[in-house]
Amino acid sequence: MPTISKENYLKSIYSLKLINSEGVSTSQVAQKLEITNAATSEMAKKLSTQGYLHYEKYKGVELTEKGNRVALQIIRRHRLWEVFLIKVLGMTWSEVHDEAERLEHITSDSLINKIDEHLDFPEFDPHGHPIPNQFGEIPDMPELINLLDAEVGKKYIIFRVADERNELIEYLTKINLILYKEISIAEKFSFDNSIIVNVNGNKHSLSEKVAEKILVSILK
Amino acid sequence: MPTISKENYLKSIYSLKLINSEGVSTSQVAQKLEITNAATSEMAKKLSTQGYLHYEKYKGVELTEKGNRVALQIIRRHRLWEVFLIKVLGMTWSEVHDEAERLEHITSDSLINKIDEHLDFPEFDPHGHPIPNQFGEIPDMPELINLLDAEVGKKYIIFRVADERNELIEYLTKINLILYKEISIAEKFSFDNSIIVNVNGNKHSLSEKVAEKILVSILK
DNA sequence: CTTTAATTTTAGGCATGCTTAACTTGATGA
DNA sequence: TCATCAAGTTAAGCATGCCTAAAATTAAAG
Repeated sequence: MPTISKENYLKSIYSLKLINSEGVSTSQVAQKLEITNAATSEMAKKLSTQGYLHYEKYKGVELTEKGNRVALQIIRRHRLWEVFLIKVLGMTWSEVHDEAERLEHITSDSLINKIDEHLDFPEFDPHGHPIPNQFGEIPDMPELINLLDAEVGKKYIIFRVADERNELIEYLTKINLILYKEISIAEKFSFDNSIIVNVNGNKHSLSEKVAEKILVSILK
Repeated sequence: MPTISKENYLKSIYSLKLINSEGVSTSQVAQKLEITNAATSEMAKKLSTQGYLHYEKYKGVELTEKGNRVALQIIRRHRLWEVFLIKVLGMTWSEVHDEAERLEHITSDSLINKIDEHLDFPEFDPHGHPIPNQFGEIPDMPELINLLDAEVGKKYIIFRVADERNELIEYLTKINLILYKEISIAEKFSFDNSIIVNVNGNKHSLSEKVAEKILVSILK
């Protein structure tokens, strides 16, 4: 079992890899974890010895199959806790991230599987990120389009709000623009690229800045 | 904020004090935490400096008001998590203790209060131990008697099973002898001190050994 | 009282995971 | 090609929290 610290390294490397697609440097990891490069180099050595990483001096790091498995497990726990805290305990968007960040490291398989079951095995977290199942398999993402590119009259499902700030998310929640919600486009205005959406029969205007953060899947 | 390790010291001292009623020695703490006396002496010094304990060399430790507050907070978190894991997530008696032991140290006030609310502010945990409220106030324990001393014909409520082993608790759960359950005594046999209890209209025989572990409050 | 036994504390070490400061490597452009 | 500079690594040090072994203190028994 890796320590909490090690789990955080593996998780960071995993998510940096997704963005970079090429290799991940030790300094990127350091920046993400807000620690020094020195600490990261040292840890890279240890994690490599323990079989979690491929690491060559000055060449960056890459997760091994074993490291990848651990990273996915942590991500699974994090995302399930987020869903749980929001849906079951009614916590707010602003509270859950930090809480999940701690819970993810001390949650047994048994507990996380109970939570998974209690939530009826959700495939995506409140941010729209996929939740690995207990075998580390990641569900397919549906094809997403930006709400700005949605067409008038068609129906969509809100899948992701690409914004970490809570103010926006909480506003959207208030007007019922929540995850998995079915919506349709009532009008689009070319003068400012704002749009009017139908939610539960109510109409809401969204500015270009807001609309571009909302990703939706097409409802077939 | 004390570290996890420090929280465990404070919690141990608190519970040892309840049993001992006199002072708590460093070696008792060491035994409880399964560490050496040396480590405990060292930590006693630190906790004393930080205002959590009164500590004089060779004279044992005692919680200050500040230390007491922290201990009660940890105990609150532990017990609420236990109730939650059992009632909401359907975990078994054997699983929850260790899980709660870890969760208690990383749970924010905000989260634990949500859990408290979700459970409708329970006063006692599944073992029948009182749960401090968010101000550290401990609910009054009802007057408890041993099931062996219960009288035929009267009604009682199961309040506590004074046994940490899970086998017994799980057996009792199976025959519906669970916490807060109303029961009555149908018969008592003097030849082996076994008793027959009524639970939901069903009768169950309990040996002396089992009955003496069950504490009940008198139903008025 | 005083010697012995048990308890408790101190001293010195070690692993983890971080820091700062100094050094090494490799990529860049003149 | 090579000087330069940023990126990355090593070295030394520190806090936490544990350990073992030795020393100090208290308690118990003769």
